[in-house]
Amino acid sequence: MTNRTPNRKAQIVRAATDLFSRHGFDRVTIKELAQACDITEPAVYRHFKSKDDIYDAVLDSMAERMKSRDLFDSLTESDDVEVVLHKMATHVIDFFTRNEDMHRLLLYSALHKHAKASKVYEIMRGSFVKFLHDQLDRLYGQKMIVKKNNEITARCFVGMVFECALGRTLWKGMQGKTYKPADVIANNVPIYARGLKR
Amino acid sequence: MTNRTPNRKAQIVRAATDLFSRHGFDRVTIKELAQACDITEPAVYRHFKSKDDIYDAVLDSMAERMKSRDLFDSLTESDDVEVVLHKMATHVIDFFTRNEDMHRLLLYSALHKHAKASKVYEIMRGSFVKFLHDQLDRLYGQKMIVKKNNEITARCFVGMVFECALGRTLWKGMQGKTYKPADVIANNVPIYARGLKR
DNA sequence: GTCACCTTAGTTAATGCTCACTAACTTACA
DNA sequence: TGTAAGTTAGTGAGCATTAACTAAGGTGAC
Repeated sequence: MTNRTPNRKAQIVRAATDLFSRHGFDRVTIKELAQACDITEPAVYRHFKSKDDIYDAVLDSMAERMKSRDLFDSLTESDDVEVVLHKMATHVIDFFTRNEDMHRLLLYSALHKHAKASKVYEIMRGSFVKFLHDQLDRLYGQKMIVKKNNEITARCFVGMVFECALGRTLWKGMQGKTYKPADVIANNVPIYARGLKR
Repeated sequence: MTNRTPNRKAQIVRAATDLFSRHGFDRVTIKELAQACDITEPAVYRHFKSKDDIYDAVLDSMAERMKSRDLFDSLTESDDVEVVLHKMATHVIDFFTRNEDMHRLLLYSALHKHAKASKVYEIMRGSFVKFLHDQLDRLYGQKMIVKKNNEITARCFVGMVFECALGRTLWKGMQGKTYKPADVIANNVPIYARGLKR
């Protein structure tokens, strides 16, 4: 027997996350996954009863990864909508730059209508939308922004930021010139903020 | 032999487009595809030399579908940026509501880094971005909008609209309340337009 | 301490299914 | 009568999963 690794199960989930996000569930074989962990195929089945089971574990682990980075620490409650939008956009893009795989897994799971896709969506986007929605409600209460449907506004803004993050991963190299995220934010957040300010 | 259909090749491409967009290339078998066309598997190979070949043809056919609907007929050149944005958003969402499959195929092809993904991206998004970019340049020339990087602005706005369209297909049922596209547009376009107007 | 024994995590080898693709044959029609 | 477009019946590769076996290490009796 080769070396017995302390947390093999977690190692498999990490390797599967990487492989599934890069090639998609269907194009990753148990053999590849096992090799990435320096074990043989059947050893994988000591820890998971099926390939689908591994997918489940991968999607579950995303919840942990989101939770552990206490999301909204950096998102201070400012009275300036531009500051709120700017912090949120920076935070989201920064997060996805360092966790490209999560965005891809979200798309894969949604396209395949995986049973956990809704949960993943909720974890990854719902929390941002809810946060911004609350902030907009607060700012409206303080008469800082105009009257709008704040849920729609929040969804659209978060959608735009997610799209922008995708530009750096999924659409990379397809869009002609590549702009720095900071420049994109500096260009667009003021437009949106100006449109919202009272 | 069963009935000899006049344009079997086109029929296969249509059926493949439908199946690939709904389940993804890897989860569609030639058998399913053949059945959808009321023929047997080997008959498919009279028209295409491989499954990959069919994928190629599907992606190529998207270009045709975009071209044939002369994209920008409805997009009149207004002097009001709000009108321009409104028409574009309506047009895009309307288009994807009726051609959900194309949006899914774009995502699949990009995720799988298909050789034709860039082309598909260019056809589907690039043309919108370019149009809006030109319009923004024109409006800036007419001193109707403030100074911005119009390419970034165009990309972001199109991204937001595409995201919104995805909400009605990919994220359907994951977002809690479902809003009518018209309501989303009515809420958001004025924000963006107000932020841009001089 | 050490020895029997159980559990856990690994191995090699095989199994059986699915699926893309092919061979060989057939028929409609220009 | 040749060709294009079908058919039925394979074939072989790939892949998830299992069978059978093995070794490492912890535990409790002595």
